[in-house]
Amino acid sequence: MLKKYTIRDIAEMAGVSKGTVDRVLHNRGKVSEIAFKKVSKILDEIDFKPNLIAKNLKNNKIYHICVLLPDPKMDSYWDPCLKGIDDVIKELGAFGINIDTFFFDPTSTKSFLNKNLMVQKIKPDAVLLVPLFFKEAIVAIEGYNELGIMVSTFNNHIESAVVKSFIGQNLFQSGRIAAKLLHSIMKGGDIAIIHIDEKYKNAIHMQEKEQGFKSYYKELAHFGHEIHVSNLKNTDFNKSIAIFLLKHPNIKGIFVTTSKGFHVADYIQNNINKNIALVCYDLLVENITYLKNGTIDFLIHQNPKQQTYLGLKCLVEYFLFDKEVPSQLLLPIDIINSENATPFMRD
Amino acid sequence: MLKKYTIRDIAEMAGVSKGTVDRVLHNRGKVSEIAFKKVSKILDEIDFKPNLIAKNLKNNKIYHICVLLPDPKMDSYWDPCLKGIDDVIKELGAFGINIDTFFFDPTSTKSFLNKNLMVQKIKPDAVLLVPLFFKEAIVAIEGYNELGIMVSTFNNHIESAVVKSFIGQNLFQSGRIAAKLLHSIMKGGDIAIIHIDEKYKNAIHMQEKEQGFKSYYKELAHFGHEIHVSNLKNTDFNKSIAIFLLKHPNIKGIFVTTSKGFHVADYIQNNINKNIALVCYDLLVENITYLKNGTIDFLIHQNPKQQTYLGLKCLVEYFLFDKEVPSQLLLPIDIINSENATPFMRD
DNA sequence: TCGCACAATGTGTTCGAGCACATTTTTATT
DNA sequence: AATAAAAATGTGCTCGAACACATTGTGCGA
Repeated sequence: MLKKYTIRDIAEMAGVSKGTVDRVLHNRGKVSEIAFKKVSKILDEIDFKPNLIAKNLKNNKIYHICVLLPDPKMDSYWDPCLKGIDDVIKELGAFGINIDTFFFDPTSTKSFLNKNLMVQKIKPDAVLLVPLFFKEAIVAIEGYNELGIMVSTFNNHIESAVVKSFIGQNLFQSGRIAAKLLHSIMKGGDIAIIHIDEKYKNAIHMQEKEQGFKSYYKELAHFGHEIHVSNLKNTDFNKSIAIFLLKHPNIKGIFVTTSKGFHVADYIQNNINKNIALVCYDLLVENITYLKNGTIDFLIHQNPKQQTYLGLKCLVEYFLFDKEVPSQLLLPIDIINSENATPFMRD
Repeated sequence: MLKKYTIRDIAEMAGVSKGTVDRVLHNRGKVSEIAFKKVSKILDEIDFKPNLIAKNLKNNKIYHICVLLPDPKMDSYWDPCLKGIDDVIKELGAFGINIDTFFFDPTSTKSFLNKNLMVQKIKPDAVLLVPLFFKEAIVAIEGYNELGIMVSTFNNHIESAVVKSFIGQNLFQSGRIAAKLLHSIMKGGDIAIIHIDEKYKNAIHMQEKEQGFKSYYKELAHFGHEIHVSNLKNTDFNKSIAIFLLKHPNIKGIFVTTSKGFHVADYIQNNINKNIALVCYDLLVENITYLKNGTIDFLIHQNPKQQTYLGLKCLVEYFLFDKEVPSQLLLPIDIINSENATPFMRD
C-alpha cells in the first residue's frame, strides 16, 4: 500500500468517469441506478476517504475567527489564553486562518457589549468568547446568530441553542475535588468556603463549585465539620476576613472558589499562627508563590490556556476539514501541589 | 484580507516569475543578486507562509508508522495506548497515514527482539516504541537506524543519539510529587517505598521515582520519618508484604512506584486495621476501585494514552507538514483523587 | 424514422507549490 | 564581433477533488 486511492482509481475500477464517482460521493444526482450501485459497492469495499489536502486546495479562503475575552491586564487569570491562541496560530496559521483577539473590561458589562458590537462589525466566520455576563451574553449571541456568525464559548457555560460549542470544566465536580483534597489533609476543625467576589458577577461559577464542595461533605459518614460560607470583597479584604475568622475561630480549612486565593494566603501567613489548610484555584504567579512556601496546599488548575486552544482548534478544524464541533468539551480538572507547578510542565 | 498570498502574487510584486520566487524560497541558487534582494524584501514584508495544503498535494505517499508496545492483555496499563493510536488515525488518517500496532510480551526480551525484527522487515517510515528492555532496545534501535527507519520512544527513556524523540514524564519529579502528597496527608509515622517488580526489569523507572521521593523528604526541615524500601514480587505477594509490615510496625504511609498498587491496597483493606496513607500510580480499574473506596488516597497518572497520541502525532506531522519533532516531550504529571477519576474526563 | 428533450456520463479547468525543462540573458574566449 | 558556455529566468505540467461545461445516450411523440 504505497499510494492512496483516488477518485480516478475508483472511476477506473467501476468503469465510469471520475465525474460519476464525484456525483455518487456527493449525492448530486444525475446518476443511473446501475452506475450508482457499481460505484457505491467499490466505495464501501475500500473504505474510501477523499484526500483532505486536495479537498481544501481549491478553497483558498482565509477563515476569520475572533476571540473575545477579559483583559489579561486586569485579571492575570486570562494571561495563558494568549499563549493558547498563539499556539493555534503557529500550528494552523499556514492553512489560512486569521485570528483577531479582543479584550473587554471584566468589570464592565458595557465594555463587553461594545467589544461584541465591534466584532460583529468585522463579521468574522466565527467568534470564540467568554460569556462572563449572562444577560448581556445572550443578547450578543443573538446578534451573532442573526449575522450568521458561528459562536463558541469557553470558561463560562451559558445555556443557548445557538452556541455551537462550549469548552470548560465541570465546576460541580471541581468543588467535590476541592472538598476531597481539603478533607484528606485536615485534622478536624471547621471549614470555610470563601468567594472572593470581583465587581463582576460570576456568581454561577462560584455557586456550582460551592454546591459540589458541600455535596462531598454531605455524603461523608462521620460529618463532624461545620461549613461557613463567606462572600468577601477585594476592597478592605484584610478587615473582612479578620472579622470572619474571628467569628469562626475553629476554622481549620479554607476553600477559595476563585483565583484570588493568594489574598487569603497572604492574610493567613501574616496574621495566623495555627495551621490552616488552603485549597484555591488557578496557577497565578501569586498563588504559586504561596503554594511553594506551603501556605496554599493545593491549587485546582482550570487550564484557561487549554480551553482557549481547544476552542479555537475545534473551530479551525471545522472550517478547514469539516470536522464536527463537539457541543461540549469538559477538560480534566488538574490538581496541583508544590511539586507539580513547574512552569515547563504547566502553562 | 480575503485571500492568501501565493507564490504567484509575490512573483508579480517583485516583477519576476514564480520560478525565481521558488528558487529564493528554497535557496536553490541560480538567482541574481538583484532578483534575490527584490524577492527577499517582499517575503520579509508580508511574512509569507507557503500554503501547506498545496505543498503536500503532490506528495501522495502513504506514510507508514509502526507502534510497538507491551501487550495490553498482559498488563492493562497499556490499554489506553490503543485509544491514543485510534485517535490519531481518526484525526489524521485521511491525510494518508498507515499505522500498524505490534505487541510484545513484557516479560520476555526475546519477544521484544522478535517483534522488532518483524517491524524491521516491514520497513515502515518510522517506529514508535516502548524501550522496555534497555540492552535489547539499544540493539533494536541500531537496527532501525541502519535501515533508515526513524525511531521515537515513549514511556521509558533511553539514552541514544539515534532516537529522534522521547515522550514521557519526569520520573524524579513524579517521585517528589508523590512524597509531597504523602506528606500532606500523613499524621506522622514511618514511610515505605514499595517496588512491585514484574518479571521484566524496569528498574531505572522505579529508581528515579525513589530518588525523587527521597529528595523531597531530605529537604524537609523537621525530618521525623524513617523511609523503608522494599522490593516485592507479584508471586507470594501477601506473604512478603505481611513480613515487611511486621518488621516495620510504625509504617503509616506507602508509596508504590508501579501500577500494581492495588495489590497493596487489597492487603491493607483485608488485613490492617489502622489507617495507612497510600499513593500509587496509574488509572487501572483495580486502582480506581481502591481509590473510590478510600484505601488508595492518590494516584499519579502517567497518561499512557496521551504519550502514545503525542508520540504518533509528532511523527505524522513531521512527515506531512515538515513540523520539527521535539527531542523530548515531558507531559504534566496528573494527580488523581477519588473525585477526579471519572472516566469521561480521563482516559 | 426523425427530432427533441432530458437524463446520464465524460472532459477539462481550477486551486498553490514544486520541480523539470525550455528559453533568454550574460559572460568568457577566440 | 562571433560563438560557445554558463548563468539567470520563465514556462508548463503534476498532485486530487470539485465543479462547470461538453458530449453522449435514451425515450418518446409526431
